Amino acid sequence: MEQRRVRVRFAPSPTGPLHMGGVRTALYNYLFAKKHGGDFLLRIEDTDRSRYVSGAEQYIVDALAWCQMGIDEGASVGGENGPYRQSERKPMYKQYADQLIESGYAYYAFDTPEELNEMRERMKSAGVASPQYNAVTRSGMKNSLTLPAEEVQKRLNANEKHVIRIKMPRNEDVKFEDVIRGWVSVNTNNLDDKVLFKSDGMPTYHLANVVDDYLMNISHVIRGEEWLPSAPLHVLLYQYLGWDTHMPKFAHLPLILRPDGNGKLSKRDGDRLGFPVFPTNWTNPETGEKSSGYRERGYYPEAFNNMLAFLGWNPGTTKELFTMDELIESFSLDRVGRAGAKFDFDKTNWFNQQYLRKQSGEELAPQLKPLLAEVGLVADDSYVANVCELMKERATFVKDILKEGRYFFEAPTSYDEKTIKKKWKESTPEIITELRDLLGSLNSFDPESIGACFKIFLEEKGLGFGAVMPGFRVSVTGLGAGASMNEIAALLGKDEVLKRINIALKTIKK
RNA sequence: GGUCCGUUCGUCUAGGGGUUAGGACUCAUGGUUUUCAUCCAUGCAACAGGGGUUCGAAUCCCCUACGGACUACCA
Repeated sequence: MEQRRVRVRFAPSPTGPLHMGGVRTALYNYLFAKKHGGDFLLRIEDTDRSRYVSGAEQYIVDALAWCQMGIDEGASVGGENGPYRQSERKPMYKQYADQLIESGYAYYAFDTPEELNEMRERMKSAGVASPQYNAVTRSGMKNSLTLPAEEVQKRLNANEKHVIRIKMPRNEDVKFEDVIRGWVSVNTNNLDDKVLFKSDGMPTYHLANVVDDYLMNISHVIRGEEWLPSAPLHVLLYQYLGWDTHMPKFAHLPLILRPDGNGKLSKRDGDRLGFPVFPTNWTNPETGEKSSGYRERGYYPEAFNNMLAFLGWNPGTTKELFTMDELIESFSLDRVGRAGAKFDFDKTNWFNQQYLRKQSGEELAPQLKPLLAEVGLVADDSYVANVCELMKERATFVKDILKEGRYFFEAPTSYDEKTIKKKWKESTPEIITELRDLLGSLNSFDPESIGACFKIFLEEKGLGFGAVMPGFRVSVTGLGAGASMNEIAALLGKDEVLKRINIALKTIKK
Protein backbone atom coordinates (compact mmCIF):
# COMPACT_ATOMS: atom_id res chain seq x y z
CA MET A 1 0.00 0.00 0.00
CA GLU A 2 1.30 3.39 -0.93
CA GLN A 3 2.36 5.69 1.84
CA ARG A 4 0.08 8.65 2.21
CA ARG A 5 1.23 11.70 4.12
CA VAL A 6 -0.58 11.78 7.43
CA ARG A 7 -2.92 14.74 7.55
CA VAL A 8 -5.54 14.95 10.24
CA ARG A 9 -7.96 17.61 11.24
CA PHE A 10 -9.72 18.68 14.36
CA ALA A 11 -13.06 20.05 13.20
CA PRO A 12 -15.08 21.61 15.99
CA SER A 13 -18.22 23.61 15.59
CA PRO A 14 -17.99 27.10 17.14
CA THR A 15 -21.18 26.72 19.11
CA GLY A 16 -19.52 27.35 22.44
CA PRO A 17 -16.35 26.57 24.32
CA LEU A 18 -14.51 23.38 23.61
CA HIS A 19 -15.00 20.89 26.37
CA MET A 20 -12.44 18.39 27.58
CA GLY A 21 -13.82 15.64 25.35
CA GLY A 22 -13.16 17.85 22.38
CA VAL A 23 -9.71 18.67 23.69
CA ARG A 24 -8.95 14.98 23.95
CA THR A 25 -10.09 14.41 20.37
CA ALA A 26 -7.82 17.27 19.32
CA LEU A 27 -4.98 15.80 21.37
CA TYR A 28 -5.27 12.35 19.81
CA ASN A 29 -5.32 13.94 16.38
CA TYR A 30 -2.32 16.05 17.25
CA LEU A 31 -0.35 13.16 18.74
CA PHE A 32 -1.13 10.95 15.77
CA ALA A 33 -0.08 13.62 13.29
CA LYS A 34 3.16 14.41 15.07
CA LYS A 35 3.98 10.76 15.64
CA HIS A 36 3.85 10.21 11.92
CA GLY A 37 5.49 13.48 10.94
CA GLY A 38 2.22 14.71 9.49
CA ASP A 39 0.01 17.76 9.66
CA PHE A 40 -2.57 18.82 12.20
CA LEU A 41 -5.27 21.10 10.82
CA LEU A 42 -7.93 23.07 12.59
CA ARG A 43 -11.09 23.46 10.57
CA ILE A 44 -14.03 25.42 11.84
CA GLU A 45 -17.33 23.72 11.03
CA ASP A 46 -19.65 26.69 11.08
CA THR A 47 -22.19 25.64 8.49
CA ASP A 48 -25.00 26.35 10.91
CA ARG A 49 -25.13 30.11 11.23
CA SER A 50 -27.96 30.00 13.72
CA ARG A 51 -25.84 28.19 16.26
CA TYR A 52 -22.82 30.42 15.94
CA VAL A 53 -21.58 31.71 19.28
CA SER A 54 -19.32 34.70 19.21
CA GLY A 55 -15.96 34.13 20.81
CA ALA A 56 -16.18 30.38 20.46
CA GLU A 57 -13.68 30.11 17.65
CA GLN A 58 -11.16 32.26 19.45
CA TYR A 59 -11.75 30.16 22.55
CA ILE A 60 -10.93 27.00 20.60
CA VAL A 61 -7.71 28.49 19.23
CA ASP A 62 -6.66 29.75 22.66
CA ALA A 63 -7.50 26.45 24.34
CA LEU A 64 -5.42 24.47 21.87
CA ALA A 65 -2.59 26.93 22.36
CA TRP A 66 -2.77 26.52 26.11
CA CYS A 67 -2.62 22.78 25.64
CA GLN A 68 0.47 23.28 23.51
CA MET A 69 -0.92 21.76 20.37
CA GLY A 70 0.62 23.57 17.45
CA ILE A 71 -1.69 23.98 14.49
CA ASP A 72 -0.08 23.41 11.09
CA GLU A 73 -2.98 24.73 9.04
CA GLY A 74 -6.01 26.68 10.12
CA ALA A 75 -7.76 30.00 10.02
CA SER A 76 -5.48 31.38 12.71
CA VAL A 77 -2.24 30.33 11.04
CA GLY A 78 -3.07 30.05 7.36
CA GLY A 79 -2.14 27.25 5.01
CA GLU A 80 -2.37 26.15 1.41
CA ASN A 81 -5.73 24.47 1.66
CA GLY A 82 -7.77 27.30 3.02
CA PRO A 83 -10.04 28.83 3.82
CA TYR A 84 -10.40 26.82 7.00
CA ARG A 85 -13.82 28.07 7.96
CA GLN A 86 -16.64 26.27 6.22
CA SER A 87 -18.67 29.46 6.08
CA GLU A 88 -15.91 30.91 3.91
CA ARG A 89 -15.87 27.83 1.72
CA LYS A 90 -19.54 28.18 0.93
CA PRO A 91 -19.10 28.51 -2.89
CA MET A 92 -17.11 25.29 -3.03
CA TYR A 93 -19.83 22.87 -2.02
CA LYS A 94 -22.65 23.42 -4.48
CA GLN A 95 -20.88 21.81 -7.42
CA TYR A 96 -20.49 18.55 -5.54
CA ALA A 97 -24.15 18.49 -4.59
CA ASP A 98 -24.96 19.14 -8.25
CA GLN A 99 -22.60 16.38 -9.29
CA LEU A 100 -24.46 13.96 -7.05
CA ILE A 101 -27.77 14.97 -8.57
CA GLU A 102 -26.45 14.57 -12.10
CA SER A 103 -25.13 11.13 -11.32
CA GLY A 104 -28.43 10.17 -9.73
CA TYR A 105 -27.17 9.80 -6.19
CA ALA A 106 -29.09 12.78 -4.87
CA TYR A 107 -32.26 14.68 -5.57
CA TYR A 108 -34.07 17.94 -4.87
CA ALA A 109 -36.68 18.01 -2.14
CA PHE A 110 -39.18 20.83 -1.77
CA ASP A 111 -41.00 19.76 1.37
CA THR A 112 -41.63 22.50 3.87
CA PRO A 113 -40.85 22.00 7.55
CA GLU A 114 -44.60 21.70 8.12
CA GLU A 115 -44.90 18.96 5.53
CA LEU A 116 -41.99 17.12 7.05
CA ASN A 117 -43.62 17.35 10.43
CA GLU A 118 -46.89 16.08 9.06
CA MET A 119 -45.15 13.11 7.56
CA ARG A 120 -43.42 12.35 10.83
CA GLU A 121 -46.62 12.67 12.80
CA ARG A 122 -48.43 10.44 10.37
CA MET A 123 -45.71 7.80 10.60
CA LYS A 124 -45.61 8.01 14.35
CA SER A 125 -49.29 7.48 14.72
CA ALA A 126 -48.86 4.52 12.39
CA GLY A 127 -46.45 3.08 14.92
CA VAL A 128 -43.06 4.07 13.50
CA ALA A 129 -40.83 5.14 16.36
CA SER A 130 -38.46 7.33 14.42
CA PRO A 131 -39.83 8.23 11.00
CA GLN A 132 -37.30 8.71 8.27
CA TYR A 133 -37.20 10.37 4.93
CA ASN A 134 -36.11 7.28 3.05
CA ALA A 135 -36.72 4.94 0.15
CA VAL A 136 -40.25 4.16 1.30
CA THR A 137 -41.41 7.59 2.47
CA ARG A 138 -39.83 9.75 -0.20
CA SER A 139 -42.36 8.54 -2.76
CA GLY A 140 -45.03 10.38 -0.82
CA MET A 141 -43.11 13.63 -0.58
CA LYS A 142 -42.46 16.58 -2.85
CA ASN A 143 -39.16 15.96 -4.55
CA SER A 144 -37.54 15.56 -7.93
CA LEU A 145 -38.16 11.84 -7.74
CA THR A 146 -41.92 12.21 -7.45
CA LEU A 147 -42.62 15.48 -9.24
CA PRO A 148 -42.65 15.73 -13.04
CA ALA A 149 -39.44 17.11 -14.49
CA GLU A 150 -41.10 20.30 -15.74
CA GLU A 151 -42.59 20.95 -12.33
CA VAL A 152 -39.19 20.50 -10.71
CA GLN A 153 -37.61 22.86 -13.20
CA LYS A 154 -40.37 25.37 -12.65
CA ARG A 155 -39.87 25.32 -8.89
CA LEU A 156 -36.13 25.61 -9.33
CA ASN A 157 -36.50 28.52 -11.72
CA ALA A 158 -38.84 30.21 -9.29
CA ASN A 159 -36.13 29.91 -6.66
CA GLU A 160 -38.43 27.90 -4.49
CA LYS A 161 -36.81 26.81 -1.24
CA HIS A 162 -35.40 23.33 -1.51
CA VAL A 163 -32.78 21.04 -0.14
CA ILE A 164 -30.69 18.34 -1.75
CA ARG A 165 -30.96 14.88 -0.25
CA ILE A 166 -28.91 11.78 -0.82
CA LYS A 167 -30.84 9.00 -2.52
CA MET A 168 -30.09 6.19 -0.15
CA PRO A 169 -30.09 2.89 -2.00
CA ARG A 170 -32.12 -0.07 -0.79
CA ASN A 171 -30.67 -3.05 0.96
CA GLU A 172 -26.99 -2.52 0.49
CA ASP A 173 -24.41 -3.30 3.13
CA VAL A 174 -21.99 -0.46 3.66
CA LYS A 175 -18.77 -1.64 5.26
CA PHE A 176 -15.67 0.12 6.40
CA GLU A 177 -12.78 -0.77 8.64
CA ASP A 178 -12.57 1.49 11.65
CA VAL A 179 -9.04 1.72 12.99
CA ILE A 180 -10.28 1.32 16.54
CA ARG A 181 -13.33 -0.88 16.14
CA GLY A 182 -12.54 -3.10 13.20
CA TRP A 183 -15.10 -3.80 10.51
CA VAL A 184 -18.37 -1.97 10.89
CA SER A 185 -21.27 -2.85 8.66
CA VAL A 186 -24.61 -1.13 8.25
CA ASN A 187 -27.44 -1.89 5.87
CA THR A 188 -28.70 1.08 3.91
CA ASN A 189 -32.28 0.16 4.79
CA ASN A 190 -31.47 1.63 8.18
CA LEU A 191 -30.11 4.85 6.77
CA ASP A 192 -32.22 7.79 5.66
CA ASP A 193 -32.05 10.32 2.85
CA LYS A 194 -29.96 12.81 4.76
CA VAL A 195 -30.02 16.42 3.69
CA LEU A 196 -26.69 17.24 2.07
CA PHE A 197 -27.39 20.77 1.03
CA LYS A 198 -29.62 23.11 2.96
CA SER A 199 -32.11 25.61 1.66
CA ASP A 200 -29.94 28.45 2.91
CA GLY A 201 -27.25 27.51 0.43
CA MET A 202 -24.95 25.89 2.97
CA PRO A 203 -24.02 22.24 2.96
CA THR A 204 -24.78 20.15 6.01
CA TYR A 205 -21.99 18.71 8.07
CA HIS A 206 -22.14 15.45 6.13
CA LEU A 207 -21.39 16.93 2.73
CA ALA A 208 -19.06 19.64 3.96
CA ASN A 209 -16.97 17.28 5.99
CA VAL A 210 -16.47 14.84 3.13
CA VAL A 211 -15.76 17.54 0.57
CA ASP A 212 -13.32 19.34 2.83
CA ASP A 213 -11.53 16.21 3.94
CA TYR A 214 -11.09 15.30 0.29
CA LEU A 215 -9.97 18.76 -0.76
CA MET A 216 -7.65 19.07 2.21
CA ASN A 217 -6.26 15.62 1.53
CA ILE A 218 -7.05 14.30 4.97
CA SER A 219 -5.64 10.82 5.54
CA HIS A 220 -7.29 9.92 8.84
CA VAL A 221 -10.54 11.04 10.36
CA ILE A 222 -10.16 10.73 14.11
CA ARG A 223 -13.33 11.83 15.83
CA GLY A 224 -15.75 10.95 18.61
CA GLU A 225 -17.90 7.87 18.66
CA GLU A 226 -21.02 9.98 18.22
CA TRP A 227 -20.11 10.07 14.52
CA LEU A 228 -20.03 6.34 14.08
CA PRO A 229 -23.67 6.03 13.00
CA SER A 230 -23.20 8.54 10.19
CA ALA A 231 -19.87 7.16 9.03
CA PRO A 232 -21.55 4.80 6.50
CA LEU A 233 -23.20 7.83 4.92
CA HIS A 234 -19.80 9.47 4.60
CA VAL A 235 -18.34 6.31 3.07
CA LEU A 236 -21.15 6.28 0.52
CA LEU A 237 -20.48 9.93 -0.29
CA TYR A 238 -16.83 9.18 -1.04
CA GLN A 239 -17.96 6.44 -3.39
CA TYR A 240 -20.64 8.51 -5.11
CA LEU A 241 -18.30 11.43 -5.57
CA GLY A 242 -15.75 9.09 -7.11
CA TRP A 243 -13.23 9.55 -4.34
CA ASP A 244 -12.95 5.96 -3.11
CA THR A 245 -9.20 5.94 -3.47
CA HIS A 246 -8.88 9.10 -1.40
CA MET A 247 -11.16 8.00 1.37
CA PRO A 248 -9.48 8.64 4.71
CA LYS A 249 -9.22 5.96 7.35
CA PHE A 250 -11.75 6.33 10.12
CA ALA A 251 -11.03 6.07 13.83
CA HIS A 252 -13.95 6.59 16.17
CA LEU A 253 -12.87 7.41 19.68
CA PRO A 254 -14.69 6.21 22.78
CA LEU A 255 -16.56 8.91 24.64
CA ILE A 256 -15.63 10.55 27.90
CA LEU A 257 -18.38 9.73 30.37
CA ARG A 258 -19.56 11.60 33.42
CA PRO A 259 -18.24 10.24 36.72
CA ASP A 260 -21.71 10.21 38.22
CA GLY A 261 -24.09 7.77 36.65
CA ASN A 262 -23.75 7.53 32.92
CA GLY A 263 -23.91 9.48 29.74
CA LYS A 264 -21.29 11.47 27.92
CA LEU A 265 -19.75 14.49 29.47
CA SER A 266 -21.37 17.50 27.91
CA LYS A 267 -20.83 21.23 27.77
CA ARG A 268 -23.97 21.70 29.77
CA ASP A 269 -22.39 19.86 32.67
CA GLY A 270 -20.43 23.05 33.35
CA ASP A 271 -19.29 23.10 36.92
CA ARG A 272 -22.25 21.37 38.45
CA LEU A 273 -20.45 18.04 38.77
CA GLY A 274 -17.86 19.68 41.00
CA PHE A 275 -15.12 20.04 38.42
CA PRO A 276 -14.58 22.08 35.26
CA VAL A 277 -15.42 20.57 31.90
CA PHE A 278 -13.61 23.27 29.98
CA PRO A 279 -9.87 23.81 29.51
CA THR A 280 -10.08 27.53 30.28
CA ASN A 281 -12.62 29.92 31.72
CA TRP A 282 -15.61 30.76 29.58
CA THR A 283 -18.32 33.33 29.83
CA ASN A 284 -21.39 32.75 27.72
CA PRO A 285 -21.74 35.97 25.72
CA GLU A 286 -25.52 35.67 25.63
CA THR A 287 -26.38 34.73 29.18
CA GLY A 288 -23.28 35.94 30.96
CA GLU A 289 -23.05 32.53 32.60
CA LYS A 290 -19.53 31.71 33.70
CA SER A 291 -17.86 28.31 33.58
CA SER A 292 -14.50 27.63 35.12
CA GLY A 293 -11.55 26.14 33.31
CA TYR A 294 -8.59 23.99 34.26
CA ARG A 295 -6.10 26.71 33.46
CA GLU A 296 -7.58 29.20 35.88
CA ARG A 297 -8.01 26.55 38.56
CA GLY A 298 -4.26 26.16 38.51
CA TYR A 299 -3.75 23.03 36.46
CA TYR A 300 -0.73 22.65 34.26
CA PRO A 301 -1.47 22.01 30.60
CA GLU A 302 1.05 19.17 30.75
CA ALA A 303 -0.90 17.52 33.55
CA PHE A 304 -4.19 18.15 31.80
CA ASN A 305 -2.89 16.64 28.57
CA ASN A 306 -1.34 13.70 30.36
CA MET A 307 -4.62 12.98 32.14
CA LEU A 308 -6.62 13.36 28.94
CA ALA A 309 -4.25 11.15 26.98
CA PHE A 310 -4.77 8.37 29.50
CA LEU A 311 -8.53 8.62 29.31
CA GLY A 312 -8.95 6.02 26.65
CA TRP A 313 -5.37 5.33 25.73
CA ASN A 314 -2.43 3.74 27.51
CA PRO A 315 1.11 2.98 26.43
CA GLY A 316 1.02 -0.65 27.51
CA THR A 317 3.65 -0.04 30.17
CA THR A 318 3.37 1.12 33.76
CA LYS A 319 4.80 4.54 32.97
CA GLU A 320 2.17 7.17 33.59
CA LEU A 321 3.91 10.51 33.48
CA PHE A 322 4.47 11.62 29.92
CA THR A 323 5.64 14.89 28.48
CA MET A 324 4.08 15.95 25.20
CA ASP A 325 7.14 14.66 23.33
CA GLU A 326 6.93 11.34 25.10
CA LEU A 327 3.23 11.16 24.34
CA ILE A 328 3.95 11.78 20.67
CA GLU A 329 6.64 9.14 20.71
CA SER A 330 4.44 6.52 22.36
CA PHE A 331 1.04 7.27 20.91
CA SER A 332 -0.72 4.75 18.75
CA LEU A 333 -4.32 4.37 17.71
CA ASP A 334 -3.96 0.62 18.31
CA ARG A 335 -3.78 1.25 22.00
CA VAL A 336 -6.91 3.36 22.19
CA GLY A 337 -9.65 1.45 23.98
CA ARG A 338 -13.16 0.90 22.71
CA ALA A 339 -15.21 1.50 25.82
CA GLY A 340 -16.18 4.91 27.12
CA ALA A 341 -14.09 6.22 30.02
CA LYS A 342 -15.53 7.86 33.09
CA PHE A 343 -13.68 10.99 34.01
CA ASP A 344 -11.76 10.73 37.30
CA PHE A 345 -11.23 14.05 39.01
CA ASP A 346 -9.00 12.61 41.76
CA LYS A 347 -6.62 11.22 39.19
CA THR A 348 -6.54 14.58 37.46
CA ASN A 349 -5.40 16.20 40.68
CA TRP A 350 -2.83 13.51 41.19
CA PHE A 351 -1.34 14.23 37.77
CA ASN A 352 -1.10 17.91 38.63
CA GLN A 353 0.56 17.15 41.94
CA GLN A 354 3.15 15.03 40.13
CA TYR A 355 3.93 17.82 37.69
CA LEU A 356 4.18 20.38 40.44
CA ARG A 357 6.61 18.28 42.43
CA LYS A 358 8.84 17.64 39.47
CA GLN A 359 9.73 21.31 39.45
CA SER A 360 12.40 23.01 41.50
CA GLY A 361 11.78 25.88 43.89
CA GLU A 362 13.36 28.21 41.33
CA GLU A 363 10.90 27.07 38.69
CA LEU A 364 7.96 27.36 41.03
CA ALA A 365 8.83 30.80 42.40
CA PRO A 366 7.81 32.82 39.32
CA GLN A 367 4.48 31.01 39.41
CA LEU A 368 3.86 31.88 43.02
CA LYS A 369 4.90 35.51 42.84
CA PRO A 370 1.85 36.76 40.95
CA LEU A 371 -0.36 35.01 43.48
CA LEU A 372 1.48 36.74 46.29
CA ALA A 373 1.13 40.07 44.55
CA GLU A 374 -2.59 39.54 44.26
CA VAL A 375 -2.92 39.51 48.01
CA GLY A 376 -0.42 42.31 48.48
CA LEU A 377 2.53 40.22 49.59
CA VAL A 378 6.06 40.69 48.38
CA ALA A 379 9.26 38.77 48.89
CA ASP A 380 12.46 38.38 46.98
CA ASP A 381 12.96 35.65 44.43
CA SER A 382 15.35 33.41 46.29
CA TYR A 383 13.21 33.52 49.41
CA VAL A 384 10.11 32.57 47.41
CA ALA A 385 12.07 29.80 45.73
CA ASN A 386 13.11 28.43 49.10
CA VAL A 387 9.55 28.49 50.34
CA CYS A 388 8.40 26.67 47.20
CA GLU A 389 11.07 24.04 47.54
CA LEU A 390 10.05 23.41 51.13
CA MET A 391 6.31 23.44 50.52
CA LYS A 392 5.90 21.80 47.15
CA GLU A 393 5.51 18.28 48.42
CA ARG A 394 2.36 19.17 50.27
CA ALA A 395 0.78 21.00 47.37
CA THR A 396 -1.28 19.98 44.38
CA PHE A 397 -1.43 23.49 42.97
CA VAL A 398 0.91 26.45 43.24
CA LYS A 399 -1.85 28.28 45.05
CA ASP A 400 -1.68 25.63 47.78
CA ILE A 401 1.78 26.87 48.64
CA LEU A 402 0.32 30.25 49.46
CA LYS A 403 -2.66 28.77 51.21
CA GLU A 404 -0.58 26.45 53.37
CA GLY A 405 2.38 28.74 53.75
CA ARG A 406 1.07 32.22 54.06
CA TYR A 407 2.97 32.57 57.33
CA PHE A 408 6.17 32.69 55.32
CA PHE A 409 5.14 36.09 54.08
CA GLU A 410 3.37 37.64 57.01
CA ALA A 411 3.14 36.99 60.75
CA PRO A 412 0.10 34.99 61.80
CA THR A 413 -2.86 37.11 62.82
CA SER A 414 -4.65 34.24 64.51
CA TYR A 415 -3.68 30.98 66.09
CA ASP A 416 -5.22 27.61 65.35
CA GLU A 417 -7.83 27.09 68.02
CA LYS A 418 -7.61 23.35 68.15
CA THR A 419 -3.89 23.45 68.68
CA ILE A 420 -4.19 26.09 71.40
CA LYS A 421 -6.87 24.12 73.12
CA LYS A 422 -4.96 20.87 73.08
CA LYS A 423 -1.33 21.90 73.21
CA TRP A 424 -1.07 25.31 74.84
CA LYS A 425 -0.72 24.23 78.42
CA GLU A 426 -0.19 26.39 81.45
CA SER A 427 3.50 25.75 81.41
CA THR A 428 3.82 26.50 77.72
CA PRO A 429 4.46 30.27 77.94
CA GLU A 430 7.39 29.68 80.24
CA ILE A 431 8.81 26.91 78.08
CA ILE A 432 8.43 28.95 74.92
CA THR A 433 10.04 31.95 76.59
CA GLU A 434 13.07 29.90 77.52
CA LEU A 435 13.23 28.38 74.06
CA ARG A 436 13.08 31.87 72.60
CA ASP A 437 16.03 32.98 74.65
CA LEU A 438 18.03 29.95 73.67
CA LEU A 439 17.24 30.44 69.98
CA GLY A 440 18.13 34.09 70.38
CA SER A 441 21.61 33.15 71.53
CA LEU A 442 22.32 31.14 68.40
CA ASN A 443 25.06 32.46 66.15
CA SER A 444 24.05 30.62 63.03
CA PHE A 445 20.39 30.22 62.33
CA ASP A 446 20.32 27.32 59.89
CA PRO A 447 18.07 24.24 60.13
CA GLU A 448 20.82 22.07 61.60
CA SER A 449 21.76 24.55 64.31
CA ILE A 450 18.15 25.12 65.21
CA GLY A 451 17.53 21.40 65.36
CA ALA A 452 20.57 20.85 67.54
CA CYS A 453 19.58 23.71 69.79
CA PHE A 454 16.10 22.30 70.11
CA LYS A 455 17.42 18.89 71.04
CA ILE A 456 19.68 20.32 73.71
CA PHE A 457 16.81 22.32 75.10
CA LEU A 458 14.64 19.21 75.40
CA GLU A 459 17.39 17.26 77.06
CA GLU A 460 18.19 19.96 79.58
CA LYS A 461 14.57 20.43 80.45
CA GLY A 462 13.73 16.77 80.34
CA LEU A 463 10.86 17.47 78.00
CA GLY A 464 9.50 15.59 74.99
CA PHE A 465 8.97 17.04 71.57
CA GLY A 466 5.24 17.09 72.12
CA ALA A 467 5.55 19.48 75.02
CA VAL A 468 7.50 22.08 73.12
CA MET A 469 7.10 21.73 69.36
CA PRO A 470 3.37 22.44 69.00
CA GLY A 471 3.67 25.63 71.02
CA PHE A 472 6.68 26.70 69.04
CA ARG A 473 4.95 25.95 65.75
CA VAL A 474 1.72 27.67 66.57
CA SER A 475 3.57 30.74 67.85
CA VAL A 476 5.55 31.13 64.67
CA THR A 477 3.09 29.91 62.02
CA GLY A 478 -0.27 30.08 63.71
CA LEU A 479 -0.87 26.50 62.64
CA GLY A 480 -0.83 23.09 64.20
CA ALA A 481 0.85 21.24 61.40
CA GLY A 482 3.18 21.86 58.51
CA ALA A 483 6.72 21.54 57.28
CA SER A 484 9.75 21.03 59.47
CA MET A 485 9.99 23.82 62.04
CA ASN A 486 13.76 23.82 61.72
CA GLU A 487 13.41 24.68 58.05
CA ILE A 488 10.63 27.16 58.62
CA ALA A 489 12.47 28.99 61.36
CA ALA A 490 15.67 29.09 59.36
CA LEU A 491 13.86 30.54 56.36
CA LEU A 492 12.06 33.13 58.43
CA GLY A 493 15.29 34.19 60.12
CA LYS A 494 16.12 34.74 63.76
CA ASP A 495 14.71 38.20 64.19
CA GLU A 496 11.37 37.31 62.69
CA VAL A 497 11.07 34.11 64.73
CA LEU A 498 11.84 35.90 67.99
CA LYS A 499 9.45 38.69 67.09
CA ARG A 500 6.65 36.24 66.36
CA ILE A 501 7.23 34.34 69.58
CA ASN A 502 6.98 37.58 71.54
CA ILE A 503 3.73 38.49 69.83
CA ALA A 504 2.33 35.01 70.41
CA LEU A 505 3.29 35.07 74.05
CA LYS A 506 1.30 38.25 74.48
CA THR A 507 -1.61 37.27 72.28
CA ILE A 508 -2.36 33.64 73.03
CA LYS A 509 -4.62 33.26 75.99
CA LYS A 510 -6.13 30.07 77.11
C1' G B 1 -38.70 1.51 19.42
C1' G B 2 -34.78 0.89 15.51
C1' U B 3 -29.53 0.88 14.07
C1' C B 4 -24.65 0.78 15.60
C1' C B 5 -20.91 0.51 19.43
C1' G B 6 -19.49 -1.28 24.01
C1' U B 7 -18.92 -4.38 29.08
C1' U B 8 -11.77 -6.79 33.67
C1' C B 9 -11.25 -3.97 41.07
C1' G B 10 -15.44 2.18 43.04
C1' U B 11 -12.44 4.79 38.77
C1' C B 12 -8.50 4.64 34.60
C1' U B 13 -6.54 0.28 32.71
C1' A B 14 -2.81 -4.31 31.49
C1' G B 15 -3.68 -8.93 29.95
C1' G B 16 -5.89 -11.64 23.14
C1' G B 17 -6.46 -19.92 25.18
C1' G B 18 -2.78 -22.45 30.62
C1' U B 19 -1.21 -15.82 35.02
C1' U B 20 -1.34 -16.38 42.57
C1' A B 21 -5.66 -11.82 36.77
C1' G B 22 -0.76 -7.03 37.03
C1' G B 23 -0.31 -1.54 37.60
C1' A B 24 -2.26 3.45 38.79
C1' C B 25 -5.94 6.71 41.41
C1' U B 26 -9.11 6.59 45.68
C1' C B 27 -9.75 4.36 50.52
C1' A B 28 -7.80 1.64 54.95
C1' U B 29 -3.66 -0.04 58.02
C1' G B 30 1.47 0.02 59.48
C1' G B 31 6.48 2.26 59.15
C1' U B 32 9.37 6.92 58.65
C1' U B 33 8.46 12.24 60.38
C1' U B 34 8.00 16.93 66.35
C1' U B 35 3.06 17.44 63.53
C1' C B 36 0.76 17.53 58.51
C1' A B 37 2.24 16.20 53.79
C1' U B 38 5.75 13.29 51.22
C1' C B 39 7.98 8.60 51.01
C1' C B 40 7.94 3.18 51.91
C1' A B 41 5.24 -1.29 52.99
C1' U B 42 0.73 -3.87 53.34
C1' G B 43 -4.37 -4.46 52.60
C1' C B 44 -9.53 -3.95 50.48
C1' A B 45 -11.31 -4.63 45.65
C1' A B 46 -12.71 -7.04 39.12
C1' C B 47 -13.14 -10.79 34.36
C1' A B 48 -21.93 -8.70 33.74
C1' G B 49 -24.87 -13.60 33.33
C1' G B 50 -25.82 -18.09 30.61
C1' G B 51 -24.63 -21.43 26.92
C1' G B 52 -21.12 -23.43 23.60
C1' U B 53 -15.86 -24.57 21.20
C1' U B 54 -11.57 -26.70 23.83
C1' C B 55 -7.80 -31.16 27.72
C1' G B 56 -8.14 -25.99 29.39
C1' A B 57 -11.59 -19.77 28.44
C1' A B 58 -11.00 -13.13 31.33
C1' U B 59 -9.18 -14.36 26.39
C1' C B 60 -12.76 -17.51 20.60
C1' C B 61 -18.37 -18.06 19.14
C1' C B 62 -23.68 -17.40 20.31
C1' C B 63 -27.63 -15.63 23.36
C1' U B 64 -29.34 -12.59 27.37
C1' A B 65 -28.75 -8.47 30.51
C1' C B 66 -26.95 -3.82 31.20
C1' G B 67 -24.70 0.76 29.42
C1' G B 68 -23.77 4.34 25.61
C1' A B 69 -24.11 6.90 20.88
C1' C B 70 -27.17 8.02 16.94
C1' U B 71 -32.07 8.47 15.15
C1' A B 72 -32.79 17.54 12.60
C1' C B 73 -32.53 21.82 6.53
C1' C B 74 -27.16 20.60 14.52
C1' A B 75 -22.52 19.45 14.38
